[in-house]
Amino acid sequence: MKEFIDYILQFGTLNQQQIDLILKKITTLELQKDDYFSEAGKVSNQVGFVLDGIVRVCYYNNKGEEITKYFIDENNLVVDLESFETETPSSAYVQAVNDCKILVFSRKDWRELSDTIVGWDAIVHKLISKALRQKVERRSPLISEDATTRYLMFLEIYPNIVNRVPLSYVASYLGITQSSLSRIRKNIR
Amino acid sequence: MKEFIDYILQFGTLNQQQIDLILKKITTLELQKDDYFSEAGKVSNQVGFVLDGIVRVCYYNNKGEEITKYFIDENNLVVDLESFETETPSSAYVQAVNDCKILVFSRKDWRELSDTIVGWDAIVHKLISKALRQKVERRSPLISEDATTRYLMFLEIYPNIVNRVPLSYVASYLGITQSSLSRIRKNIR
DNA sequence: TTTGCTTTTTGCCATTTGGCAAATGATTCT
DNA sequence: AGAATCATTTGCCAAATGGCAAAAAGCAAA
Repeated sequence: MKEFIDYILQFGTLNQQQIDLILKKITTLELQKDDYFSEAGKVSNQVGFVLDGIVRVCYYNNKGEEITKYFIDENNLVVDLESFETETPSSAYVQAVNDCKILVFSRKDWRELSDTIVGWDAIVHKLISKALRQKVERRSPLISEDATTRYLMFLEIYPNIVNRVPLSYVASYLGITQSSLSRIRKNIR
Repeated sequence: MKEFIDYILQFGTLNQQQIDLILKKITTLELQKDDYFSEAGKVSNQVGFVLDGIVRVCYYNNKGEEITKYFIDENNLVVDLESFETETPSSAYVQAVNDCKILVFSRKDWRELSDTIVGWDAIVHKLISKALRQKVERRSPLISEDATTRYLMFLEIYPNIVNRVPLSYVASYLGITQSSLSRIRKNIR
């Protein structure tokens, strides 16, 4: 649990009593490879924090192709924000890429923290804002580059992921075919 | 100014006294075509709201190509969020695409609203969170599509923009060359 | 080790997109 | 109107990427 507290404390200060309040709310969730953390069509009712493993967010486009929107690895928040905040059904799947251990807060507990910890909302705002900005910053630059550059950028952005996820997921993240990615990797060495 | 108040009220409730407090802080900024609202290398100290005109956020990649990250048209917030929140120099230019009229809050005034209006922070959180999610949702799907589809998606996302901005800006937004975009447009009709 | 299953690589060719330069069109200024 | 400037379109060819299917490699269970 320490990882999560360290993570939170990056964004603000909490005393021990407040930390204990948070720890009391935490439950642990173990997902097997390919299990879903949340699913398209369902309202996402949890905020998670990846302790171990890699999760991806993906969806299907109108040609039925599966697209990976992004990856989330250890010590990062996993939450389908729009669905969680607006309590509307999501359009994406959040899926364990390998076996995962995830800390979880229910919506009820998350709200109670907001009501009981002064400054919690401010921390959450910073944390959410940063996470969302990061998504934009990671995704946007890809579009103006060719496939090889995109792959190299991916390696920089997610240095610990490439060897732990199937090639096809990376390809769909980069918007290229699996075959093209395979050829690109051959040419890089 | 009504536009801005309406915009804010989508995200929470305010009484007349609070609204007056906000209105008192507003100043108006007129930008000529091509003027910058904020610049790379400088700390962004303003939150804006576009009353009239179109603004774009752009940057230069390592090949010196100018890339349009996104467009902002009427009745939307314009803020270089990371720079504004963390008071660090920005890496992007925010530029008027045509003559613009923009409502502006200084950082100081923005903070004072946070200190004086109960619930202001909650409203701002919702508003920022939605704006950021929108950026992700608009950008991400483009990457897995071919250029023609990207252009069609652009038309849906920004229906009021295509005829008001140079072709080259749209092309750089879509990650294709101006010539390709020109050919694509020819083929669509 | 063998078998079966999944993932990755490769070959072949079609399609898409880029690069460059010239032509055309539009706009502004004089 | 004419000139200058800027934006857009087009032609030509090269390079990048996709589609499809088969081969190869990796992996796990028997």
